Amino acid sequence: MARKETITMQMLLDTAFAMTREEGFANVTARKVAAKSGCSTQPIFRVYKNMDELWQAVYEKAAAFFCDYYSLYPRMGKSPFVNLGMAYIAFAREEKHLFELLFVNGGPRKKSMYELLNGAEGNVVHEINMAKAAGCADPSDLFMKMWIFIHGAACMSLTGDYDLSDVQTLELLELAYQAFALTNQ
Amino acid sequence: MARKETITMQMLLDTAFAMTREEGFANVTARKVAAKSGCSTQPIFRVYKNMDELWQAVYEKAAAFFCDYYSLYPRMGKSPFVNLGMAYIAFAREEKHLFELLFVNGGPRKKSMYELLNGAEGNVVHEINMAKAAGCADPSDLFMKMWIFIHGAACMSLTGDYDLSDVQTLELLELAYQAFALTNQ
DNA sequence: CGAATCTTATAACACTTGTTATTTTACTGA
DNA sequence: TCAGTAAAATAACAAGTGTTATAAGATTCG
Repeated sequence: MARKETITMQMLLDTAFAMTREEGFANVTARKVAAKSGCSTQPIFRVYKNMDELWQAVYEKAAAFFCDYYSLYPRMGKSPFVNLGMAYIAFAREEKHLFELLFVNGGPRKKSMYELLNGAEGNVVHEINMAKAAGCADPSDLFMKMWIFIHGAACMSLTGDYDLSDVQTLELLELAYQAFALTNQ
Repeated sequence: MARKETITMQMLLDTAFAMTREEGFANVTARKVAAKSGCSTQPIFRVYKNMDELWQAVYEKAAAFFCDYYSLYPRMGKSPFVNLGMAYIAFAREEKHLFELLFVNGGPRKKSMYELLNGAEGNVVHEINMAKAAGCADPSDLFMKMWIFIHGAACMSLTGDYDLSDVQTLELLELAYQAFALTNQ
C-alpha cells in the first residue's frame, strides 16, 4: 500500500543529539542532520513539524542524558554536595557542548538548574535531606554556596580556565565544603 | 580633490559595540551595523578589511570597557577579593552580552581571564600583592577559590539562577572570603 | 567651471539557513 | 501484475550572511 519508512524519528533524534555532543547545538541544522543521517531534509519535516520541535527534543534528550550521567557517577566524596560537584564538573569537562546547552546558553525551553537536577534518582532534594539528617545547620545556605562554587568551576573548564585533575577537584571541593560548613551559622 | 569622509571607523566601531551591548555579539552583522549607522555596508569594508577585523575591534573595546568598569567600581568590601567579586558580578548583571563575549563564549581572539583582569589600574596582581602584604598565608590559593566562587555567581546571573541584591552579594562574598580565609593553610 | 578622486550607494554573487512544492521511488493490497 | 499510497529525493523559494563589482555622488584642486 505504501512505501516502507526507512528514516525514523529515533534515528534523526539520535543523529541530532550526537551532533550536539560532538559539534555543538548550533551545528544542528536541517541539512547537516540530513547529511549525517544519509537522507534529504524531507524525512525531518515529516516527523517533526519544524526544526524547533527537533531542537526541543534534543534539549530534552540532553537533560535526560545529564540525569543519567549524574545518577551513575561514582560517589567518591564525603558529602552529597561534593558528590554533586564532582559529577557536575566532570560533565562540563567531558560533555562541553551538552553542558553549554543545558547550563550556560539556556536551550530552546530552558529548565532551571533545579528542575534539571531533580530529574534523576539521586536528586538534589534527596541530597539536601541527607545533609539535613547528617546534622547540618542551614543546608540550603550550604547548598547555595557549594552550588555557586561548583558552577563556577564547571564554567571555567569550558573556557580553559580550569584544568585541575579529578583528584585535585575532589580535594578542592572537600576543602570548600569544609570551609562553608565551618562558617555555616 | 575628493569626497569628504562621513562614516568614520570610530562611528562604525561605536555602533558595533553598542549593538553588542544591547543585542549581543551574534547580531553584529555587516548589514545590521550599516543600518544602525545609517549607511550601506560599503563604508565598513573600506575601513575594515573584513568583518573579522571589526569583530576583533569590538572584542578589544569590550575588554577595555571591562577594565574601566572594574577600575571605577566602588570598593565597598573589606578585601580586594571581595571588591573584585562585586565588580565582576555587577558587570555580569549589567552588561550581560559583554560578559558573555569576554568571559563565557570566548570572543574572536580570546584572552584569558588573567590577561583581561591585568589590563586595569587596580589589577589582580596588584590586589593579590595587597592581600599578601595583609598577611595572608596562601593568597593565590585564596584567590583561586574566590575566583571560582565569583565566576560561578556571575555565570548564574546570566541564566537567571542568581538574583541576590548588591547588598546580599556583598554579604555572601564576605562570608565566602571568611570561610576560605579561615581554612587557608 | 571642470576634471580628478575619494567616498558612498546600489546591485549582485555565492553561500547558508528553514521550509515547502513537486517529482520520483518503493511497497502493499487487490 | 498493477494501481494506489506513503516516503523520500529533488528542486526551489525567501531570507539571511560576508563580500565584491560597478555605478553614483560629492568635494577640491587646477
